[in-house]
Order: sequence, then structure tokens, then C-alpha cells
Amino acid sequence: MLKIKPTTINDVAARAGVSYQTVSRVINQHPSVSKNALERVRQAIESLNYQPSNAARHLATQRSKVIGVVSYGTVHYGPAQMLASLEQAVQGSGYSLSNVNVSDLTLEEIAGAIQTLRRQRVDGLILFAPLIGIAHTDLESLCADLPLVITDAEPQSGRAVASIDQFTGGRLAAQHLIGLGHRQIALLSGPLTWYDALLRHQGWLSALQQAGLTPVATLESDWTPASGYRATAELLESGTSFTALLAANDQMALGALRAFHERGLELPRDVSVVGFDDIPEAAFLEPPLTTVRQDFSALAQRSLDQLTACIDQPSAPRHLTMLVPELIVRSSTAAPVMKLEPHSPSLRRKP
Amino acid sequence: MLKIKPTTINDVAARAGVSYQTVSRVINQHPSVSKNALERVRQAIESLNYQPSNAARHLATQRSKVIGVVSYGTVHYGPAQMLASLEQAVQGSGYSLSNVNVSDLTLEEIAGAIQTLRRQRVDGLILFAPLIGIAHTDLESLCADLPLVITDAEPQSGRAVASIDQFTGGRLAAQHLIGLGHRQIALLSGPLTWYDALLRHQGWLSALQQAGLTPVATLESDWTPASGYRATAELLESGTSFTALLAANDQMALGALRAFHERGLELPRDVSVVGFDDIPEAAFLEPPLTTVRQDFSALAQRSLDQLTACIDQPSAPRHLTMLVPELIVRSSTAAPVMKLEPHSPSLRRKP
DNA sequence: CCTACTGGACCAACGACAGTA
DNA sequence: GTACTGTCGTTGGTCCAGTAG
Repeated sequence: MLKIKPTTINDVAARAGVSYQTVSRVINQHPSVSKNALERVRQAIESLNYQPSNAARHLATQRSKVIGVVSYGTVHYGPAQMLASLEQAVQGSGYSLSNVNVSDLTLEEIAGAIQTLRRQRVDGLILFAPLIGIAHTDLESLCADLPLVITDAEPQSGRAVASIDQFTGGRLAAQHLIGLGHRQIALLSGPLTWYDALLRHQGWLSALQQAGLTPVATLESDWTPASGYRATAELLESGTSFTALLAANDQMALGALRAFHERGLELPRDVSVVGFDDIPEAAFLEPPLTTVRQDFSALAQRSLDQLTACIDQPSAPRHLTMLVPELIVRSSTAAPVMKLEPHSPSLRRKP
Repeated sequence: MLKIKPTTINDVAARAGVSYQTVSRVINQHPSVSKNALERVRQAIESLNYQPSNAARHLATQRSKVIGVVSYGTVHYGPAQMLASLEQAVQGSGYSLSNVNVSDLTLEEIAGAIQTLRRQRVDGLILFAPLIGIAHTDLESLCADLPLVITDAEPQSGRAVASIDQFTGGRLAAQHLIGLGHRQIALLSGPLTWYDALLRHQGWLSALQQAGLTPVATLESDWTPASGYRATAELLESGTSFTALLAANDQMALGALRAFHERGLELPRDVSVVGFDDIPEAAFLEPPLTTVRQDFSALAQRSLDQLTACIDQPSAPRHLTMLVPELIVRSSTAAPVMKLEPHSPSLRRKP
């Protein structure tokens, strides 16, 4: 195959009648260029539609101006939003983004992704995959002296971290239900191989424990409405008695809503449900969903700020930023209705 | 700032005790390397954790092995899915992806995005932005001799196209309602500045016209549940009489569902609704949503196949691929209830 | 000693060709 | 002649002397 060669700095120089060095100066806005030469070069660039080659520039300057992202599960709402937010946040910063989406949360996959990004000589790395238990030595050998911000994986000592505090998010959701008076709470978590799913789960448990409660059921699904529906349906079939359900994301909550509705259960009268994410749909479900909102665009901005700081001052101390999610109370939660069941007399505590 | 230099081909060569050419041969799997040298080089690469520089390689070979994507609105479901699908489809092809998301559907933005990608010397371009009416000359001057596949923009003669047939998708949805006996149909379209929104709209109109109908109302929203809710609420307030609603995506349909529900209207008894996309939530709404499914992963694969064909054989003729979307019938649509009096949904209210 | 410009080395790889066994 | 291996020139830029006005 034949490839037409793009115009180079030499073509521009020839056209403008100057040396190619002068063209380079114009590109890099070096002050020592005469008005005359500047104008001639600009016109030549314009008329030839010249674009300097990033690769050549990278080679000469030793800086790629590319930030690598290792992501996971970008078909899901959260990761997709984060990626879009990163894309937006990087605009105008002089950097561009290179994303590698791993298909498994294994060390091999992560290592492969990082190697791909190292071949691109990325100036820094955002580890946006919900990894649990990466060995410190493994990360060291993979990233060595690469500026790195961890946003969704388990924090590592000595590494910069910017995250949304999923644990607190989980606690907020659970505390809300407990505050309403619920004591029989079922858990519908995401895949516990995901670090954020695990943290939400632990946050729930922490709040329950603090109130002297244990979950009446613990279910694990895969984030999808379908899985949330199935898990909830099975829970209902099992005859377990519960007054509230904590879901690890809004989509599973949505599936749960459907399961309740099919059995004639009404929300929040018969069951309360809290989701997670505050997807755009959440406010328009039946009933509007109480949930925990995460600010992905803030997270993206912070991650990028921290990473550029690491790149510019490799010796500076690493920070740990935690963004606090926000509980959004809508109509899917309310105080449980008192039931006069034979073996559970009304010992209900004050809300 | 100080940047530690990554290991180069020379470091490997020194370590293995061969010339750096031999290392290059090993990397490129050239046959003329002795078993002995091969093994030594492999070990050196391994122990130094060497990764060849894409930039240097690109410069020497004149091929970047990068495919550029110009996208728009990646916070929305469709574009985000397409991007994730492209990412998946490109795995193992030897190419990597570079995405630029434009913030406006203007020629300036598109031109800027393409220039950014040209600086990267991308081997080919996927134009995945719902552009309407790009002048042929503008595209020519921007892309000149760049292999290009148009997937979401208005087709251009002489350029490869891979798309989902939105017009037919719109027709399918409308024909479904017409077939059920609906004659008073309202339209809730996406932003008509998006090419696919426009095509779905035109598809609806085409089917209606064929049945001798005109829409009883035409609304335009911004894809979000909130906008779908507002538009539908206004439609109901206006007192317009209709038995069915065509929505340009599932999220707006979801907003519409909420508006109907708030007014005590029941689906599909009082109103039928058809969405578009078949988001994972669609099957679990109340009622499960009849919609039109698009296969993004097939689209991504086809786009990539066509692009690599263009790259490998620039002289080969351009193809035009149209993927046909599929109507998924669920419970949000049914035959309209016959009434003796003019049906005005806005007058029905919950007791 | 500035200001404007030029020549050469260099970055990390590949490809053509020449040299060795 | 065949199977390896090394030298040299090239890619598109940047950066650092050096130089003339």
C-alpha cells in the first residue's frame, strides 16, 4: 500500500523561504523571530495545512503529552461517565488521553494495559479500574517511576489517590434507612470483585453494625437491571422478611423495583429502596429513587490536577483526595409500616 | 522537572551483547536471527522490562497504527456504547484508538478535532458524530487523502459509510403503532441537529404519511429523561388528544412514562409508547418498553473492518453498509381502546 | 551584548545494503 | 550461495552551539 507523506517542517520552510529552524521557532512561539519571517511562515503553514508531527516532537522532547488511562467496564454507567468527564477535563490542558479498557481484573490484563501505555511513553497514568489487592511490588515493577494517580483501585502507600468515598456513600445510604426505622434490611451488592462494590458493601455493613443490626439477606449481582431483578425475585421467593433494600447501583435498584411491582408490592409503603449513582433516570422512576450521587466530573478534574502535579514535580508529596458523595432523598424510601406479626411484637425503636 | 529516560533498544543490545539491529529484528520477528541471539535478546528484554517506543517506530515506518475517532455527546447512551464497542473491537487488531469528543456540532470543532488527530498522524479516521450537511469541499480539505469511514454523519459520495439505518428504525416503530390501529400519534424527537435524531423523525413521518396520517404533535427534546418528562407533561397540559407516543430514545420515553403515570394514565391501555435504543433498563420499566434495538458492537466491528480495508487498499471502491435495527415488542404498546367520545387523556385523573 | 538566523547533534526506532562465516 | 549480523542513512522534529549584523 502507498501512503502519501504528510507535509513536514521542511516543506513549510521551503515555501516560506526560511530555514526549518525558524519554522520550529514559530511553532513553539520562540520570541526571536522577525515579524517578516513570522508572517511568511504562518502563511506557509496555513496554505499547506501543516500539522507538526506529535511523534517527532515526542521523540525530540522526551515528553509525549499523553496521559494513559487504564479502565474497566466502560459499558457501565459509572466508568463511562468518568471517561467522558476525563475527556472533557483534559481539553485545553495540552494533554491528550489514551484509554485502555481491560476485559478482566487480573494482574495479567492490567500489566498488558500498562505495557501498551508504556510503549506510548505516556507522561502519566490514571489507574481507573476497581482493583483489589494489587501487590505493592507488582505495581512498583509495572509503573516504576511513572507518575500515577489511583482513582478507583485500592490505594497504595506512596501513590497519589483521588477517589469518591464509596464507603461513606454506603454508610449514608444505610444510615438513611436506619434513621427511618428500618431494621430488616437486605443488601443487593455489585460484583464484590470490584473495589467500589466492596466498599459500598462494607459501608452498608458498618452502618448496620453500628445500629446493632445484621442484614437479613446478602445478594450479589452484576450491576445490570436484569441481575437486580432476578436477585430480588429470588429473595422474594425465599420468603425472607425485610422492609428495605440497599442496592449498589441504580440500575439494579430499577430491576428490583420491577420485581416488587410484579408482586403487587408498593414503594415505599411495603419496601424502601436506596440506589447508588443517581443516573439521569433515577428521578423519573416509579417511584423516584432515593440514591447516592457521585460527582464524576469533579473526580475527573481532581485526578487530572493531581496527575499533572506529579508530572511537574515528581518529588512533591502525594496527596489523597476523597470526594464525598451525596444522599439524594426521593420517594422510594419511607418509615416502615408497623406490622402486627405474631412473632415480632412491636419492639420498634424510635426512629 | 527531571524525566527518567526509559530503556531503549540500545540498552537491550548492550545487555544481550549484540548490535541494536539484532534487537530490532527480534522485535519485528525477522527470520534471520540465530537461536542463540534470539534467546539472549529475549532475556534482556524481559529483565529490563523493555517496551519499544511507538513514536520512534511510527517515525521510521511512517505508520502510527492509531485510528482516530471524532465523537460527539459521549455522555449519552448510544455514543458511549459505540465508543466502548470500538474499544473492544480494536483489541488485538494491532491498532489503538484515539478519541476526540467535540463539544459542538460546528465545522470549527470538527476541523479542530481532525487537526488534533492529524498531528498524531492517525492511519485512518472514524467520523462518529451526527453531522448534518458537511460541505463536500470542507470534508475534502480536512481529510484529503485520509482513510475515512462515516458512521453517524450524513453520508458523502466517495466515502465509506457504515451506519445503523435510523430511518428504517423510525419506520419500524411507527408502523408498529399504525398496525395496532393508532391514528393519533405524537412525536417526541431528539435534538434535530443530530443526524440520527433527524432520520428517526423522518422515518416516523414517512410511515405516518404512507398511512395517510399526520402527527398530532411534534416535540423536540434533548435525549434526557427530564426533557422527555417535561415535553410530555406540556403535551398533556395542552389537551391534545393522542393514543400513542413515539420517542426518539428510551430515556425520553422513560420520562414520558413518568408524566403519564403522574396523571393516572395507564400503559398501554390509555397510551402506547415506543422508544429507541433498547437500553438495559427498557425491559424492566413499568410497563416493559417496546423499543427499537441497535447493535452497536456490530456497527463498531463493521466500521473498523471497512476502515482497515481503506487503509490497506486505498484504491479499492468504498462500500456503504447499513445495519438494520430490530423492533422489540414489549408491553408498552397495544391497540388503542375504542371510545365513543373523543379521547382526551389529559382529562383523566387519578381519583 | 543583543537579535535573528544557521548548522549540527540527537531522539529511538526501521530499512537497505554490506560484511562475515 | 546462504545464514546471520553490523554499519549507515533516514524519519520529523527539538535543542544547543555558533555566527553575522
